[in-house]
Amino acid sequence: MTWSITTPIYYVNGKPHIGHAYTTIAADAAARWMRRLGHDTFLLTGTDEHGQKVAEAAAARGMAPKVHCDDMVVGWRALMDRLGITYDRFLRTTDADHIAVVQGVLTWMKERDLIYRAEYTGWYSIAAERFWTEKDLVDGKCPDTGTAVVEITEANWFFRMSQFREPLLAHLAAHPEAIQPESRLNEVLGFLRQPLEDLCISRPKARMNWGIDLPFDPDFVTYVWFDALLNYATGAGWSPGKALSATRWPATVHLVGKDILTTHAVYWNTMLLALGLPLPTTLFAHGWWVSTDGRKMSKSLGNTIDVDGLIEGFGVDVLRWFLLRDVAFGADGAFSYDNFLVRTNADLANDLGNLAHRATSMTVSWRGGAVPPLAAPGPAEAALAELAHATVASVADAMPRLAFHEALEAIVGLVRAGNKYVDTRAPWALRKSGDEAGVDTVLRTLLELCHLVAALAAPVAPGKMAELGARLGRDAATLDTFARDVVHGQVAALGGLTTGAPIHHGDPLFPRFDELPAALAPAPAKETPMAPEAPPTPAVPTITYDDFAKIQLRVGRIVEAAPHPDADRLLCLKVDIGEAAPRSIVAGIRARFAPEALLGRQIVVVANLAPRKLRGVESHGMLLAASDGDLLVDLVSVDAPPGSVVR
RNA sequence: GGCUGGGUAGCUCAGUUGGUUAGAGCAUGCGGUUCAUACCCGCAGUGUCGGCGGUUCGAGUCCGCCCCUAGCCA
Repeated sequence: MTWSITTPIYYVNGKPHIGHAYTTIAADAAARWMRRLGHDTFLLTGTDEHGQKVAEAAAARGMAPKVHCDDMVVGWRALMDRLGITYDRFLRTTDADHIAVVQGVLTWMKERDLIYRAEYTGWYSIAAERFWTEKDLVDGKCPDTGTAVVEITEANWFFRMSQFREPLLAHLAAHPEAIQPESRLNEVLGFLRQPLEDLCISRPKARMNWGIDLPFDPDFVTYVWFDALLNYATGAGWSPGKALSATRWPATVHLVGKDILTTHAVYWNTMLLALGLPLPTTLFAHGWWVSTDGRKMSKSLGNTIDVDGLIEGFGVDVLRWFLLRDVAFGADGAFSYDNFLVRTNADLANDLGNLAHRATSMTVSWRGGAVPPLAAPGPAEAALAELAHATVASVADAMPRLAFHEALEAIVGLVRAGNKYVDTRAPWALRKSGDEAGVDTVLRTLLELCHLVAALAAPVAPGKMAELGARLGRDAATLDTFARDVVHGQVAALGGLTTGAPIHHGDPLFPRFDELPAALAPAPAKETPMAPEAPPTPAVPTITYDDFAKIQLRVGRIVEAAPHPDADRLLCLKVDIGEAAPRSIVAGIRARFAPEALLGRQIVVVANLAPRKLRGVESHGMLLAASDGDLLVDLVSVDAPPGSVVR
């Protein structure tokens, strides 16, 4: 039976970021672990290539969509290579076999009345090229563009998703492990408390034609989600009518980010129920990396994580280790470069790397680089062997559950015990006292410990652990074999090496970083020392009275305040500044003020600021506010009638 | 607004079915050691366990209310 794990297919138009790297690295580490234990393992990843945005991007470059995708996919494959991903298939939704599966499924479903054609009426924004519901509209206009919408009636094809709500609930009740972590299962169950609607699975070609044709209606292409989700079936080698035993379906683990939980847990699972296919064993939704200040990462804040910079500066193994070690897999993690530095220095340079270094160093200088015999094991060796055995069990338990942090913590615990063991046994003292058998015993035990660590940690840090194995005279394949045997209890945890085999000493496996590599140092920090004589605060150019007079400031009273529908940081205000109707002003002050706290406040408004749209809502002016650095302290308040001019 | 999960040491977090002096790693201070990457090992701490109230012989743990926070839904 196949143990298979999937990542989402990545939107080919997008730019790879830490989230993609995280999901894929996790899937790869799990796959490497299962593969070396001898399971028939399958790791599936790929790219999602249909849809409007791709068509637009291609058009903007004057390319056919497929040509554009062929170009974009190169970057995705390159990322997988940089991250050391051992995927078994990289699937593109433009692959011929996938298109055949999607069309086969559509035909199969249509023949069984699982999909049907229907007309519906909605508000269509020509500018935004999409439908809105009545509720979405702002003042009867498109919330994205502010342009007029037209009520049109359109036909589309629908999947009878609604009738699979009960079967899905029944399945989840019987298999609560089907969605993990448990909190995500609760979310899905909450979602399913409400009635489930049918799912629109087509787009009229008149609006959007870059997609898979509906085989029975030439006017439509397949909706991208319906297309994309079926990649898991294609990747498993399934197609309508094919015997399951001839495929790799069902998937053992679908690994996804928490943002696409519902799509998978509800859309995809009901699609599978409709197809009469078994559901994946586990849908695992992991968390995000957020910046330590709690803000979401975004390019505009400049607090994104530079994946390539981390690889260049620290090496991919260190990146993989950190991502899987620092937070419980499933939870969100707070990312900072400083924490990255501290954590990897502690685990890898100080503890693991140093242990290996001192072990090989002593072996080379005192024993001519040959593995010494376990001459006279005593209680200290027995205790360490016992801990090593327990560590194997912990790692073997954690890895298939994707509890990477547990596995790595157990490994670090073993490494620490190894460092403590060296100090306790003090082989340099044994050597001085002439206890050569004691020295042999300590060195052999240490080398065995390093060997075991290399075997256990290789799925997470494959490059570095292979190198460690090589220094201990074991190639990657031998290390894999040892890992399998030790997990299956066929060899002692500290019994993997051969007496007399050659040991190599080299540069520290994980160099210690006292500061961030140049590739990652924040740009401003590099500039500052270059200009020591510059004034401490940047000079603010002076302006003339005429410059100031261009700005019209007026007193306003806030008469309405509500959260922006599409932005967490914005409030939508109506401000009376003495005009016929209150001004609509959007302000980024939600973090500091609750809407109700603002009602009635008398503030100062820049009245002649050019109107601008903020996240879809037009703003006619701005408020004056006092801030300390990034922190908004208060709004400028004035006790004067609305409309009064401030100067 | 509804639902769910969090709020424990300076930081990141663990704390089983309520049971002695609440733990780990990192950071800090002191000591030891020299095989080793200024590394490792040992010792030392510090906590109104978000707040208030309740159940109990006993509450970080159970119950109620409230505050803060993250997420899902509307």
